[in-house]
Amino acid sequence: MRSRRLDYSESTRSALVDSAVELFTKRGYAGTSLDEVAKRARVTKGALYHHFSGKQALFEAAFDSVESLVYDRLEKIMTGPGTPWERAMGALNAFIKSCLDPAYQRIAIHEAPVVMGWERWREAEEQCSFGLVRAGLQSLVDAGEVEPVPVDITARLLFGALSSAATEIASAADPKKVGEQIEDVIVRMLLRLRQPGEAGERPAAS
Amino acid sequence: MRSRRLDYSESTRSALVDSAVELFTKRGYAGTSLDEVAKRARVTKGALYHHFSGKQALFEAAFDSVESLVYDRLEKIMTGPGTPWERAMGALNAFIKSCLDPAYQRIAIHEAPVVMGWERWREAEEQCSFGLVRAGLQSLVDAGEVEPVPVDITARLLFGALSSAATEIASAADPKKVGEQIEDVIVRMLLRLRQPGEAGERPAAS
DNA sequence: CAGTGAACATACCATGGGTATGGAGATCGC
DNA sequence: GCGATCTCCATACCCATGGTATGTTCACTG
Repeated sequence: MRSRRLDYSESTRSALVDSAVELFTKRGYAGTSLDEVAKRARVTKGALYHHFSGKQALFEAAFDSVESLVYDRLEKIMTGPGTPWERAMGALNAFIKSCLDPAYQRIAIHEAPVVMGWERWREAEEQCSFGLVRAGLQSLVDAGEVEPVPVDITARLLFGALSSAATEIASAADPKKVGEQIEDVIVRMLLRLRQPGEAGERPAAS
Repeated sequence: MRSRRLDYSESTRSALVDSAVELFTKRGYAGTSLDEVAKRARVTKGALYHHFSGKQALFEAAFDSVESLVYDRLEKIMTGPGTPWERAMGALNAFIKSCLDPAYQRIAIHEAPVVMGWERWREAEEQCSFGLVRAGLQSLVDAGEVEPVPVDITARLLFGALSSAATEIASAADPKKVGEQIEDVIVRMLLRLRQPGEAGERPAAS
């Protein structure tokens, strides 16, 4: 029998996380005070420090919260029906859509590397959305859908491009349209990789 | 006749900026105290607040400082000799090398969007390194070197990819090698754009 | 039903960004 | 050349905020 007290505790914690997500999204990490987070969750700082070791830990909880939403969505598509190519395109589309969420954008993409430190952010991302981008690309290579590019590097470039594009989309006058344009450019890039066409020897570049 | 006093003032200011660049690079924006910046420049906070309106303004000065270094380097290459393609490749190479500078990376790429706000950062970048990336791509399109891609979008994606790659490079065990790999992938991407090959109709992607 | 510990609240401290004021010395008008 | 003025900077202080230390309530246990 689950204790009633535990329910309350859990509820308080999630209220704090929700409050944190909201405020971090609106005012950023530095611009958000813990008193404010607690107040919005209708508790005091004491409760906050009971559940989290500090502001950083609270931020990481908020990070996990928004990241898991995106992850679940992408993971469902990536393990769903269809060819690797279809799944990859579906996931790409879903990811771009996810980037329209201000919370994901500000917390997971922009502030997380600064607040959590790049090293830690990278670790976390490795098992989240970046991990899926990487896995998707890998599966395309494995299936022979695209050229055998160096997956690690290309995935990093792709993720960086998408992350950057995310903000572009969200701050555009017509997010939907820009989102489609970006998706289009990415797809065309991938399509080129898909059709080798024997590009020949590349000249020395440096 | 330039006043001696002005010389001193200018010197103090640049000492503060240098100190700020150093500390922001090492400990980040939030982890750097103004007293420390002032101390390292052998003045007090009073001097700092005389030259800058606040911590943000100091950061922007530091941003300008590191950004202008990269800009000058790239600008020289972009307006130098060679074909558009050669210039673009040279600039690409130089940009990746610039990204190895920890100061440029942490201040201009990572923290600036958070500290200055994305909107302002974008504005500043428009006239700095991003502007050059964009111009370079534009010139390639104009010269018919690459396919007529939507320059705005593609430049944004490219810049995002490069920025992201920057950190990857700098934190790699062998930065030089990873840098070359990244450059290679990018060049191959561009080369594909260079050789149209009539990719045919793309299937519906969404 | 006393005792224990989780789940908070309250009061307090310390750091650091920002401000108000003061002063020294260069520069300018006369 | 001399007081007035202004730039340039130092000192002292304010206060918001992250963090801590302690108190208090209350559900659960033996």
